[in-house]
Amino acid sequence: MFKNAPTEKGEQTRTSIFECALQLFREKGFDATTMRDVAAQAGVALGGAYYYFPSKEAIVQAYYEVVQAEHNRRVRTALADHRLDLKARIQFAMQSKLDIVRNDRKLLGVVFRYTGEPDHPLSCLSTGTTHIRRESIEVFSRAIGEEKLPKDLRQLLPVALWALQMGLLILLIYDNSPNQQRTRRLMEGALDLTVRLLSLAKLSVLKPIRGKVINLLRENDLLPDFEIVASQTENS
Amino acid sequence: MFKNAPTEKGEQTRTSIFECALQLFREKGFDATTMRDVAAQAGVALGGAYYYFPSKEAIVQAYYEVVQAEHNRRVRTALADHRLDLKARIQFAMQSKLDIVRNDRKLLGVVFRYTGEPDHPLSCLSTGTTHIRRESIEVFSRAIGEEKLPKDLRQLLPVALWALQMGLLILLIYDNSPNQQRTRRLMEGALDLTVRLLSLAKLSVLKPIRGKVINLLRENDLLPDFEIVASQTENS
DNA sequence: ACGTGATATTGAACACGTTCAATATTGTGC
DNA sequence: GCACAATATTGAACGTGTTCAATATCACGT
Repeated sequence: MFKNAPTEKGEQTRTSIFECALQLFREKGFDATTMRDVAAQAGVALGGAYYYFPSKEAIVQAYYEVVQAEHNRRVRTALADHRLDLKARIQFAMQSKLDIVRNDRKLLGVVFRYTGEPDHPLSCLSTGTTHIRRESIEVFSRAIGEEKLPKDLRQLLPVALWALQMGLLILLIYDNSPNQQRTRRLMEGALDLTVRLLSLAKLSVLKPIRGKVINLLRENDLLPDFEIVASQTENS
Repeated sequence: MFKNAPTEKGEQTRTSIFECALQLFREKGFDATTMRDVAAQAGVALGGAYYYFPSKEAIVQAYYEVVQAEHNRRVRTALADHRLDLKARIQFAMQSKLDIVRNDRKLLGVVFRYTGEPDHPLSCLSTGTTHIRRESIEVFSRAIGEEKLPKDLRQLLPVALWALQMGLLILLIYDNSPNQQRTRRLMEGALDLTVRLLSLAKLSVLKPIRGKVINLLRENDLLPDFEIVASQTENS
């Protein structure tokens, strides 16, 4: 992300630009905030912002990476408690993500802006963002953990939960209910359904259908090709 | 869409701008095409384009409305054949949509650009595009037609198919396989699964789960509040 | 044919994201 | 302390989407 060897002062400037930008994005919205605003607020010249961030959207991308790192951290911490059952673990994973971004609905939408443009480096589905996507899916893999599941479901479930999460994020952006309760309730209901359907899907009668789903997704690169390892919680 | 009383010559200008824009978008992509390019190609001054289209993206919106109208037309025509079974009808509805937009992947992505921004008039989920969304869902309602289904499923299925269609459109944009076979195959597989799961879902054991799904969606305005009427095929 | 209001068209001007050559500041080996 | 490269910062300039006041053209009643 950085150039070769960033100076400490450089880091400070970068941080200042980053935080001023986020503050303005949250206050006025992404489009209503100009790069000149950001630079002025951070006390640098216009060009200075572009020394640290290749584009205005790149600031949002950096924001989302911070979010993802925080999400990892919270879920790892929570999973240290080994008494939680599957539903509780998944629910914590989903809930904590929503908590983290709750006050950033004004800028979160930008994350989805280039979804339909494969060549754009910031498309949330393109190769330019694979590392974030992998991290994001791995969080759910860890939440599932050692839960006893057929192999195909073990592969399917994290991606399904990631997709559900993306949907919930969009819903959250549209949700004007106080404290975004609506999205939270939908999440709880959706997860409740998920675990119910999971019990159903585990039945061996449905194995061929599961196989069909997996094949279909794999043929279309909709299953991640990177290793999914439910790595142990690391020491902090 | 138009002002008060458009002249015939005005209509011609509008059409010229529209078609030149689409041609350029298809050739060079949406972002690489400037409004000056479009105006020049259409033989009008820069401001002229803005007399007919409020923004660059509005041209894509107009394009999508044309697509939707053509989709309506094709499905209505096909449904005149009353020998098709449910799967064939749904498959035609889905397939024809993909056919229509097949060569427009370079500009289709713009339709999704403001998905995460509720206040943007062109967000494909906002109130500014409700009329297109309704038309789009109604196509599937018509395809389902008089098929014997529990009431809740009858309400659910068109929206689910609409959502599937949106997903397939995104996949299509990313699909570089010759003739976009990959997306077509995924569509066939997905619809095959859909009708299988539909048979499952019809079982009365699952009625409470269906109820939960409906409630969840309705509480979140994820079911259309407009009337869904599987209107008869009109005479042409 | 003429006048008048509606429709259509123009192109200069503006604000914005982005680029880049020029300059300043800092770190490092001596 | 000094030279010199690496890092940091500046601000003017460019291309772009969009706006708007000015002007041209058209439709139509009289």
